[in-house]
Amino acid sequence: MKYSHKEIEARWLKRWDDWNLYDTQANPKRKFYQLEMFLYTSGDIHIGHFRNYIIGDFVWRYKRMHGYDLIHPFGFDAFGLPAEEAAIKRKESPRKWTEANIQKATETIKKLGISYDWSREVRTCNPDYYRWTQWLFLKLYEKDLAYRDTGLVNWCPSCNTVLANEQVISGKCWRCDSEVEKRELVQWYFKITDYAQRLLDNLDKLPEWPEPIKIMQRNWIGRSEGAELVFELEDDAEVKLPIFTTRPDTVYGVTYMAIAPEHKLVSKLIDRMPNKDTVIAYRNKALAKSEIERLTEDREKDGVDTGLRVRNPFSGDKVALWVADYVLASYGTGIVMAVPAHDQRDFEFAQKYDIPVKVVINPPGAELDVRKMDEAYVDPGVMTESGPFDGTDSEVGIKNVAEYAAQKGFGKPAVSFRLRDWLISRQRYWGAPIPMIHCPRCGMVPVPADELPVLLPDESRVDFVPKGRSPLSSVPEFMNTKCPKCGEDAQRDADTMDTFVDSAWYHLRYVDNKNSGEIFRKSEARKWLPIDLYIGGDEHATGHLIYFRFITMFLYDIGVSPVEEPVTKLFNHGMVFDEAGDVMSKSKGNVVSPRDLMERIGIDAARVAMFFFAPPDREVLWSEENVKGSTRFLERVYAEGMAATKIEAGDVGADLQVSPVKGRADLKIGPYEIYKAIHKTIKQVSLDAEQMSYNTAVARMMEFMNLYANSEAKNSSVARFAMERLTQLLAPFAPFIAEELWEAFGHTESVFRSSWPDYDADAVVEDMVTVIVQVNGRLRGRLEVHKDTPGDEVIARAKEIEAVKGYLVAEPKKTIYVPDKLVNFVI
RNA sequence: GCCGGGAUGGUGGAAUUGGUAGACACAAGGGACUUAAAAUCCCUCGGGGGCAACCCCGUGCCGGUUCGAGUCCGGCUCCCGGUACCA
Repeated sequence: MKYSHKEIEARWLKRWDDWNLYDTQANPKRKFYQLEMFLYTSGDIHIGHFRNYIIGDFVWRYKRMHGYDLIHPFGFDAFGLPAEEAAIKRKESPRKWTEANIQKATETIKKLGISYDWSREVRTCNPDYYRWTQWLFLKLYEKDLAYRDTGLVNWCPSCNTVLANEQVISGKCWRCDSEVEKRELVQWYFKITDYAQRLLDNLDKLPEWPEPIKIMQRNWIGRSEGAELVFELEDDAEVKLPIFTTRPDTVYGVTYMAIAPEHKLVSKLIDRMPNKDTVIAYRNKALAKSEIERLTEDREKDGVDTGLRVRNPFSGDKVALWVADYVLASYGTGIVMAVPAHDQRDFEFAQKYDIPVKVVINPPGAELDVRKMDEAYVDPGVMTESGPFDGTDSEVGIKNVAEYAAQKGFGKPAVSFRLRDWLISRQRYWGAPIPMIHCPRCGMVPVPADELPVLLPDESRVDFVPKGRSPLSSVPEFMNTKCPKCGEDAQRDADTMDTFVDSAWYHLRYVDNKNSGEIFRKSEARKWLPIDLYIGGDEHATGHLIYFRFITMFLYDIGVSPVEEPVTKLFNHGMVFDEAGDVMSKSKGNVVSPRDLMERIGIDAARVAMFFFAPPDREVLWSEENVKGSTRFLERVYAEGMAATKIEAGDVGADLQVSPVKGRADLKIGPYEIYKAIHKTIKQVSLDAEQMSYNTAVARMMEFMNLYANSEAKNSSVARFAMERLTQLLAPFAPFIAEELWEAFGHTESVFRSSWPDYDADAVVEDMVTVIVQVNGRLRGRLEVHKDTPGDEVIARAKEIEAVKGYLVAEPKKTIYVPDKLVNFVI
């Protein structure tokens, strides 16, 4: 019998709404915070979102049937470039465009019947939300964790705008493909590096996060241990050149120093450089160099000698100071001590410019000959030519040299991180304005908290076409204000914040989303945090998921958040591809929209198919052909289920009495077999659901239906019992059909208010087991025996198997026996 | 380069702690029903040999450990993702 999915869907959407099924309990007894990453508003949802949301929806329904009180909110990451793109290209209003998209997406998600409590919704572009994003900024500023600095930013000369790092794709602009340049601009940063150590250490306290994500975060944070050593200018000991190195043991091998072209010290010392002109020329060239050139794989390193000389505080050696663009200004101190003998990059550089190479580490039991080296020796060894450290093991030397430097006052052990401070300024309109005021007299003054939000000016006043500065700067009524300190004329900050700031705290706003007096009540947050399960794609491993941990940690430190870490368990779903394994994209025309699916095959079938196709953490190839299997299965469940509802509920036990309990003689599937099968199915589906192994859970239910369809006991009380239980097992997978059946079974409340079924432990025990019989590990036969048959008896019977006999010419050397599983004769 | 993840029939994928490889499903082939088609139902379905009972080979490649390896260990190949001079 076919069911009309449209009819059923409409009925239950309404019913759930009437029943307020997805409302959040005010005072949870057993709380569960289920969260999927919210939607970055750029259009309607696609099939990838569908997959994400139904996994979360499954968990909600499954946990609900286990008696949990859940919070399951949804919202929109609604600021950002797409809205502004639409404004530029099609002259649309960013706000109206965004709202139209939100409306469309909301409609789709609601039609899908995902278990969201919509009363908790947040939209990051609304003033009642971004007011608190601005408040967060002020708090960070107050704690010296927000600062303004000059920095080199990505600049697209064709679009005339600043680009975020993720908008630079291998050195080119993501939209127009022109080569991105670096420009020096004053920008706002969040000092996430202050939290680097904690962000790293806490990863060990997150056992339920996927290991690959933790590894990615560890690499991203990139902690290195070593030393900071201070070199000095030869003719002016007042000029210090601090360097960071992980190999202080090689300090006696320094034969030159190198500094990043954009380093401040280069400008400072420029007039004292004997080779001033070449340095200026080199620096200009380096700065103009596009990202793409700098990224080129085997680009030969280059640089110029400044003519200045630097004194090595350890050896007293005087070495040249070079400017070289292989030195990064943003890592360590922006200056390196170069040890060509023991660092490959320095080695290559030294070869090119005929700089001496000095060996200070010898391999154990050998001696390096500089003339014969064709690459640096980077492994540990024995220190040599190293003054007081001669003969020291280099790995011990690392520590000793750093400590020695500390004693002498020209260095100390140090730790460096790869993680950079978070650049949050965007020269864009569609974002939360940075709540700062620039006063000619008082300098930078924060907007008083009670004057928040700093509202975006009406868009009719704004020219969105990028000119390299924020569109806000051309709106006088936004820019002109009074200084909160002195009351005189002042200017607002024209930049807006990176959208990652908006999404770094939304999970906390959900718990108290309508609060106009504070960011959220801690008492509410305490009820729900941390998030028990957070589901999203792994593309956020080193972006959102780090910012989100950082901000939660910060809010915890200032006593606002009740938790230090936002998420207990993280789950990354795989991507959705088309049948050929290609990414779905509009240009390929292979996109499958959820609306399309609900129209054509129905939500339940689409869900079951998605769950069935692949484990949720793996990529999935969406195939319309394969959906058939899921549709057939559901139609079968519906037909058999509806038939079973017509059976009068009776005594299941009585049914079993009359059935042939050990009736393996007649192979028909009677009430007893059905009874055992449904309990086995309950057990397996429960186990699979716990492990999020949804594909096998569906297979288990299909298996049950195959058995049931061939049963001759479809009119028994057991049949009714079994189909009723199956309805519950199916509910988190196919909620609409499950509700329809559940009601037909005579229930007046939602199936999601019923308890997940338990299984009868006795029923799932097999009384007959198959023991496999092997000779030398090769399968030679099978035995059907009663469970717990003594070993001797099984072995004796195994020896009698015809196929086995042939091999057992003599007494076996050894007999392996695994109870109820296998016998292996070793001959 | 470095760091992750993966490779199992024609296809998507199953296989507790090492213990019957290929569950479940799709496609394909055959059959039933039908005037016909769709739908549904039944059978076959890794490769090779045999009338058959059975036998041989088979989880990317090579080797090892083990009574027994898709699973563990060592060495490769290819594909996908992250990262990119991090001193």
